[in-house]
Amino acid sequence: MERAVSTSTSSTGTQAIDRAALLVATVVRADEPLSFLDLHDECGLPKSTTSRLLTALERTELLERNASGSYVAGPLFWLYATRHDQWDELVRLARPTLERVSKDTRETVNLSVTRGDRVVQVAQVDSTYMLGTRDWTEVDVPAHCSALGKVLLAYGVLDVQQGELEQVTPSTITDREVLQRQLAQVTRRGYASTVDELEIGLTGIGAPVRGSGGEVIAALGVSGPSTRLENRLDELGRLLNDRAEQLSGLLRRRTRKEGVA
Amino acid sequence: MERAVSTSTSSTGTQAIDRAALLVATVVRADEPLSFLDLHDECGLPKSTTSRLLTALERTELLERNASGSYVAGPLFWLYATRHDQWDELVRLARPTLERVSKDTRETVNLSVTRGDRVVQVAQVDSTYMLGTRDWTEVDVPAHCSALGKVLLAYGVLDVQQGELEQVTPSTITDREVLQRQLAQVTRRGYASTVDELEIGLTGIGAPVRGSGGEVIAALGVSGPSTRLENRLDELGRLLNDRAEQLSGLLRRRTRKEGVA
DNA sequence: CTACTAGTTCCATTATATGGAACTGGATTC
DNA sequence: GAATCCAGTTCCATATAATGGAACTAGTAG
Repeated sequence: MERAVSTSTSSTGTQAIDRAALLVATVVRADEPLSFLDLHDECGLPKSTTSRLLTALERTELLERNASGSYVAGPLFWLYATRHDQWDELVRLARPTLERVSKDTRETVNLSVTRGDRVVQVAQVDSTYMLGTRDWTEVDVPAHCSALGKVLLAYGVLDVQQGELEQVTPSTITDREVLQRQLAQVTRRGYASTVDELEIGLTGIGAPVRGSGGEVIAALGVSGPSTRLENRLDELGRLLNDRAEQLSGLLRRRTRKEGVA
Repeated sequence: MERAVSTSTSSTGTQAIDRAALLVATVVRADEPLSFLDLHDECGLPKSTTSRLLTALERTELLERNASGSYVAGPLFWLYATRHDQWDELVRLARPTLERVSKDTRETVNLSVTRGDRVVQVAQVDSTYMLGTRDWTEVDVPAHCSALGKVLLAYGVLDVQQGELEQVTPSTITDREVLQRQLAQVTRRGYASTVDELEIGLTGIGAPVRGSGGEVIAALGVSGPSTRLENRLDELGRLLNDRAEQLSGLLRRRTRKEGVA
């Protein structure tokens, strides 16, 4: 009986596992409870097989059924999640994106999040190299004059600090009014920039990365000499926004089923 | 050919999946890279089978190999982790423990963590009922007079607040010196208590819960009328420490292999 | 060069997964 | 309260797909 084709780069002796893994991946990626039928449709396996596999996956704690009988990721996934810092995982998932941006722009790329009321860089591609361990470079750069900081401020992940805004260079914005107007613009355009505001000759551009619920959780950006970047702000801003959007898509719970609109 | 016995409550038509799941579970639970041979030994499957299954699991993103070729949890696990809040997962994993303590003691049981410099309750079993959603009861109780707060202070998860220590009841400790000595005792005994310090007639007892690296991440405790609890402090302290220890074990990366000491 | 150790590939064998069809059990309708 | 439908499970004959011993390969040490 000639089956359509083997799925992907066919392998031998693992049909059952490939199918089971397909079910697990579907559930995890969907990130919303999927009913038996959802899975049956989505994965295109015969009912009996689907049933058998799901039962086995539930027994082995890879999947679990919620109160209404739909399937969700099982205890093994929880266990993993509690043991691993979610920023760590963000970094792992973001890595390809960072490298892509690095390749696109040839500039220093980084990803920042807030920790308390500080902006910390959690990953960086610098020519080639990437900060790895938990001991992150806690760059203590004032948020109001860095591009990534502005992104986080603009989307309300961080609040503008109390008191005086430090005048780091002659270009630094110290007027709260002006800053607020600029932040509003950031949300409109979808990217932030700083030219010479943090350091003379240094330009940075950043865009927001959104998490599961659509809330901004991080900022993706590039920085480099103003000479190379200052007249490409918009181009790079769009690029970053694009890439950040893609990354967000990866993090976002797939809102509905993918089949029908 | 009579095989020893079927594993567990044998099921039909899923040998391959059961075995594959066993491999995945072993890797995830170990939470340290396991080599091919580790898995071969640990799971007791023939080499060829192990190899075949591992290859399939890697292909399907359930597992992944690190630089040195050892197996670790794959992209699907990362994805799950970034999408889910680790406190959420802590609550899920802790639920059975909480319920057990509830059954043991018949008192209100809760689990607290720090968020910023506040102590927040993330789960509670109260007679029967459990807070579920993300909108946690942010009990804003001063740390220095609650048992869970003391645990978090004692283990340095939280710092004793600046300024005056509020005198909530006549029994509240307001002398930093005295508090420090008591906190030292907490780490020695493995549990903390407050009798009438937060509210007259209210006693609480708490013990530390440790995370992946062995660091304290939460506190597990019970509270109830002093009349019922004040002369069982040590007994309950031990009980809680015990249960908290068990929960910690669940969260802790299994430090070495389990086989040989 | 020889002897290991770690892991992959082969391939004959058959145990094992498969899937169509029959079945169950709970809603929903008439 | 029977009849109908839908979601999901169980059955079972079939042959496909997983199995595992042994041969093989690659890398390392002695």
